[in-house]
Amino acid sequence: MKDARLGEFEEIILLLVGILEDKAYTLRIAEEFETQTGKSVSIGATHSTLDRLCKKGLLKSELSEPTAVRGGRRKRIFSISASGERALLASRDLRTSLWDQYPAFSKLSLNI
Amino acid sequence: MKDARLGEFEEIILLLVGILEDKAYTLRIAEEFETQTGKSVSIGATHSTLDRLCKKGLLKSELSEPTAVRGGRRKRIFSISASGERALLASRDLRTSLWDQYPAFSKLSLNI
DNA sequence: CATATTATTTCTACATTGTAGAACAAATCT
DNA sequence: AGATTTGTTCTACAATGTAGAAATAATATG
Repeated sequence: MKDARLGEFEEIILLLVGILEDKAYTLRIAEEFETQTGKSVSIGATHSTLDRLCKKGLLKSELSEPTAVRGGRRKRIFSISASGERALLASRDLRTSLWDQYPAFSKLSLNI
Repeated sequence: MKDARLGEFEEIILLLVGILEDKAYTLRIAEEFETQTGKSVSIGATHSTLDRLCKKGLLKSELSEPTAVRGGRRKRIFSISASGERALLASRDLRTSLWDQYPAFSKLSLNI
């Protein structure tokens, strides 16, 4: 499997899935995106990204059992696959490495 | 000026410019990208991204004086603008915040 | 000083990601 | 059964990511 690129929005969505755990379904993820970033996003944008992430093998999904809440279709719950976690780690490593080398940032990072 | 989105590749290129300082010109940036990420990239890809970053106002550029080296056209040296630095900081803040909330990562981050 | 050579930029074109909204489906309540 | 609610999936288009060739400008050397 080739090392597919991981876009900016894709990465954030991936992280959001990891954070939401068993609550990670499309609608909730879109909501969480808005609260965490302060920017709005459509369901469609969220869905197609989630979908691509699955096709790349970075995410897996399964349908949940119906809940006790009023109505509603069954949720599709997403979770991070092993290779998704690897991609996230690789991205973090690259970024922290670059930040450390950027003078304007490395100064601020000395507060340990 | 609207808050233009900052793609993944764009962000890395921006950081590379900050790291290379007065050596930040297209060819050198492309080289540095390869050594830092281990992935190859074309000049064209690097150039058009640099160009977009300028148009978004995140980067500025100026032609350098000719050097004492054999031949070659004058270099266009890039540098990060104030709003570029702000964009980078905002991106870093969002990421570190999300990483801290992602259980698989926050465990690993306790080694202070 | 004309020309070969080299370093670097710029142009053109296409693939992949980012983005939105409407249509559709399946639960539960009355 | 029909209305209502929660959620998913489809279709289409804009922005970002990517490559390679062509153009340009500087120096060295015969």
